[in-house]
Amino acid sequence: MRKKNSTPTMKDVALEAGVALGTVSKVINGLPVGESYRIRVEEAIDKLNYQVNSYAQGLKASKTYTVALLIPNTLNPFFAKLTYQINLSLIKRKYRMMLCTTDFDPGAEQEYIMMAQQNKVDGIIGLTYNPDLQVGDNVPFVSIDRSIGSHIPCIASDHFAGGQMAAEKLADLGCKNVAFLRIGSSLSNEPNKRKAGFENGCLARNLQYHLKILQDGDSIHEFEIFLTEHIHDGKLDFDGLFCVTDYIAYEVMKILKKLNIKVPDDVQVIGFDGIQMFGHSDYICSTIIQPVQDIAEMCVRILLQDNTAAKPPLICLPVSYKYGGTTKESAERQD
Amino acid sequence: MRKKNSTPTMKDVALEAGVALGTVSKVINGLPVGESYRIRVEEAIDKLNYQVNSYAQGLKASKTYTVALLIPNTLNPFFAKLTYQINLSLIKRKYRMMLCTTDFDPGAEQEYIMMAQQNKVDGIIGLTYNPDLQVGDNVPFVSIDRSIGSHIPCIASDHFAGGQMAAEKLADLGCKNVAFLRIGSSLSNEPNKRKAGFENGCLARNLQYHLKILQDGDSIHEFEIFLTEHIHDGKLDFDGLFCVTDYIAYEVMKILKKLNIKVPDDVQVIGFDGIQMFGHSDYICSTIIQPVQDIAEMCVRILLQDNTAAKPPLICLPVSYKYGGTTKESAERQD
DNA sequence: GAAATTTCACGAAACGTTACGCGAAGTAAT
DNA sequence: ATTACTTCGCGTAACGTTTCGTGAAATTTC
Repeated sequence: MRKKNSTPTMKDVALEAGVALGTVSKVINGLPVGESYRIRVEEAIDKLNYQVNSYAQGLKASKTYTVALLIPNTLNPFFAKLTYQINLSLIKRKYRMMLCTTDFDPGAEQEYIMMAQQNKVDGIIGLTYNPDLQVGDNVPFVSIDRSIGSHIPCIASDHFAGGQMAAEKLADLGCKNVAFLRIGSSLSNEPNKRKAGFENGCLARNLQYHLKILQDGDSIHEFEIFLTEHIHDGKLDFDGLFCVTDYIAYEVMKILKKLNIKVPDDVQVIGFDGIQMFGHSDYICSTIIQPVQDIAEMCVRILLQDNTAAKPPLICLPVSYKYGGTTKESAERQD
Repeated sequence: MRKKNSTPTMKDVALEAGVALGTVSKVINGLPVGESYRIRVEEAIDKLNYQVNSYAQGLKASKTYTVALLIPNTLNPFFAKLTYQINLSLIKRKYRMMLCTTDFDPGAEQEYIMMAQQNKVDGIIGLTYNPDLQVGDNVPFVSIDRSIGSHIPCIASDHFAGGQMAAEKLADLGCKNVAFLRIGSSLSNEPNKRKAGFENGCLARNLQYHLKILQDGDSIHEFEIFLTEHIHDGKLDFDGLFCVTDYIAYEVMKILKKLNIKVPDDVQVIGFDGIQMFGHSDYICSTIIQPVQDIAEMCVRILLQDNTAAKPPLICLPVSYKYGGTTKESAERQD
């Protein structure tokens, strides 16, 4: 019989079953215990509808089975997918996720890290943009797409290879004069390597290329100006465009439509990320797909692995190309 | 001087500052304490870089400042936006969010609820589909889009009004013969009221209408068959379509394109939800927008409000219409 | 100036769990 | 039959907080 009408504790269970506290604990944690005791305890648990208090557990074990995810938002489909996959990978390991959306705000990123450390999460996964981010070493941290100090592992797609792959694809598809459209970033991170990869690919394939990189504060409209400047006699100078993200590709294709330039007939377009409509329907454009599921799984694995093991400073995961209607594949190659 | 090299506790701070444990606690919680003590304690906290252990706090207070969100996934843009907004509303109140993606699996939904209750979260917000969901009364619960028992508040858009609004809009836009395209659901929930609202609106405006409702297991392809059956002499019988979601509208428009039927010239299309590309760019179609931010805020407010206050069983929030390129608004009405 | 009153830091108890040393019961060996 | 050994449940201590009763010091009152 319980004294209070609050939630039952192990003590109540022990009383109900007529056993000691420690015995109840053992039953709950699957430790060896006499069969008759086990049954009595299990019956008492059922009867009282007992549930362990994980905060008491956390206090004892200083382990919380919670990981914080720092990410700008969940509105951008790429971030949404990453969030989803990381959550799945954590759940698979019986971990919980604390979602922290930062809206690209460096201050918010720092605050969340402080908060996460304070809340004694077992680890933090962060896709962050704060160049001066201070990360303590009391909580394991894994960074996505950006290296932060030598002791913090960074997981990313092979952005360089992706850029190169885009250039080679455009070359394969018969392009002679291409352009790379990108929004600039003063931050040094892995996705920035797409540019170098693309240039490398263009040089290797003797592909003539232009770069158009928007500066901080420039609007998408700058692309329209750039493209308009490269139209002569109603014809675009370029026969291929590599857009740094599928989002940029989407915006650029709106501009091209306005300028009456046909995709893929007049110009072929390749994006980056592998965004799908509604998360599972069509691709926005032909694109370099990031292995989001692999990235998520790798983040979680590295984060939770035995932390005596050496953690690699940078892990690049292979990207792949996917036809999405904005390139001129011959029918048999559209996989 | 700290004995261990582990994280410092209040005891360490008390020792360092030369005060009692309770005094440190008071300083941390902003309770009145002598000025000289406060300063000594604060200095000690800084020196040791002390951070409170929220699990010990949670154990004492049986309050965790954590809310669990049950939602199918974060890939669907509507769910993604809801997740994002709920997270923001929680953060505003210094609450943390535990994201639980259920993938529409009734079993997973139930498991997460058990887990959430076990983890002693302060509340649960759930967008669920399990008709037999068992929700205990030890943890406050707010349901989105579906009524679950009388003691559980339900927050939803005014789906009925939305359906009606769609019918009226189509009538205003000059439609005479319209159709409602929907994926069926055996579950009784608020979004299902879109149909009744639409029918109501059609009757009120003397609008002839057809219903095409896919059954569980039917593929989207059924819509193609339906639409094809209603084409005579290359012309669609309908001049307006109301699709139950923007996603369906998107799929239907692909079919219409295939069937060489022009939107909005041959047929006007209205969707539901207010999905935007990349979370902030264009709308997919003309649509009835759900007030996601208001829904999120209301969920959090109702969930966390003083639970002695009576909680309303159902709160419907107003929807709005937005032009999205798939209807024939006259220029001055495109707001 | 002594007694009554207020102030406020002190420190122990409690929250619900896990870990560990102890001792009682049962088994095996001589 | 007695001793030695094993087994296993018992119950206490500890995790890091918050709360609250206690008593010493400071202040006020007559």
